[in-house]
Amino acid sequence: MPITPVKSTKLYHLIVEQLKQLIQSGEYRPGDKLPPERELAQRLRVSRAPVREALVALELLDVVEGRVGDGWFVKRAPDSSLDVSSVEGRPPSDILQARVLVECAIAEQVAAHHDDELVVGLHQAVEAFADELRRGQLNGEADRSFHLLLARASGNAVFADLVAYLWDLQNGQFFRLVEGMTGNERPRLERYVREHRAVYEAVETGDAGRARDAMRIHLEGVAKDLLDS
Amino acid sequence: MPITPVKSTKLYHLIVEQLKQLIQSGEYRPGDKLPPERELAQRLRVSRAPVREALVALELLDVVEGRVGDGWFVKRAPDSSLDVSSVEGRPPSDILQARVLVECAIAEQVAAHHDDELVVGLHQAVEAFADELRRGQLNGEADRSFHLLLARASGNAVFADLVAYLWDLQNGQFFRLVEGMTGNERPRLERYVREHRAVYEAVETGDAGRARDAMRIHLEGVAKDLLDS
DNA sequence: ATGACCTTATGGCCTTACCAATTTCACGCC
DNA sequence: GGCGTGAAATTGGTAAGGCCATAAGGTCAT
Repeated sequence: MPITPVKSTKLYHLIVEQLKQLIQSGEYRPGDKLPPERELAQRLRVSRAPVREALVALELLDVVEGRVGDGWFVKRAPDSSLDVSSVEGRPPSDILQARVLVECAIAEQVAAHHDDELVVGLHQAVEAFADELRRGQLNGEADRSFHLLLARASGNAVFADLVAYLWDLQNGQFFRLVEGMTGNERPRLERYVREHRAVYEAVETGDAGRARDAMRIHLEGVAKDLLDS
Repeated sequence: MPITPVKSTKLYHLIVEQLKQLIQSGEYRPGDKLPPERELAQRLRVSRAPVREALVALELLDVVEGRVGDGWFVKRAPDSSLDVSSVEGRPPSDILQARVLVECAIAEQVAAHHDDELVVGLHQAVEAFADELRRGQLNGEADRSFHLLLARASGNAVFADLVAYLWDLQNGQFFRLVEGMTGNERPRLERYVREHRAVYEAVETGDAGRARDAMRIHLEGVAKDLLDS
């Protein structure tokens, strides 16, 4: 089991949590005005800077809204948006099953539509992955790019959202595991490149069924890798 | 068309834009260390506070990562889809397509497994919906419960996450539309109850194919309702 | 040579204090 | 009663400084 720091060194994280809870508990409802920054700081026994950082973070999450010279207002309750940090600990098999469902459908759809421009971009993504591997970069950024680009090529923005979410969910969770297998991960990544290429080729020829199957094989391989370790 | 202010009153927005561009242009690549906060502030001709707010925002967007006592590091190129605010406004057809994909698979899986306890809960959810409708409650809470419960019954926690996310995405977006059709929404909701019941009955008898088809019919009906209005 | 330990420089994190810009609202004037 | 006006409230931004975590490099004993 990985050892996690007992205490977040960043104050604004704790403040975000408190404010989130304050809103979720119904203490402040959408439309309500929050106490002034200075009062919040005083009550939380911190200075204004981290309070403002927390409010900026919540503004980005669409939970609050700051009006100059007026105050901070609750916009909506911080509910079940796709916040990776709030759903840590999903079983890996569940994540992979979802990826198979979503990404196979995407591969099928992209192959069926067959847009030349997107095919070129996809080819570049596959080769960028191979390049990174040759140069010894093993951070998985190119791997992510391929899956994300394919999702965007589907033309469905929500599909792209889901793929990004599932990717982060999987890799956030297995970060340490992936780090731990630095010894023998090279052949695994080389296989991934081949499997990506297989998906690409099926998409390029417009063979929807083969694209779907290639993606399924790829993801089931990934599942096996993760579940074995 | 709403008229937007020509000038953001918030400095940290402008700083986020500049830093984003700096990273997108390749000036700083993933893994690189950014200049110290103090130097950034000096070069941008602002004080450190808004710089830190911008960095906090970028950290939330997963673009940079701050390491205490070390520095700020680029994590990955700012990806337009990672912008939380841009997640708003997904095309309704995209949302519905994703729901069809995910929820049909769920219905199929639940029917195939056929857990008695879950079937009972599902039956209660369907009837709770019918009850609410009879009593004139039209907030759609019971509707949501049915879909969410079915997702949980699949045994896959990630499926439940996805259904909750897609539901909120759809209903956040069409809040006003749904509110606007208070006049003739009753027959529509009564149809939903019948369709939910159809899904339930297929699940109860363990007929996976019919469960999937019933769910597909239901969601395609929902899609039609939303897209027509 | 190697590994544990200390020192120092760097840089993020937080506080305090202060000033400027904006919005709201009540008050007084016409 | 309507309408400027100015005070109060509140956010936005600046400046300076102390504290503490981290990294790098040197020292020393093993």
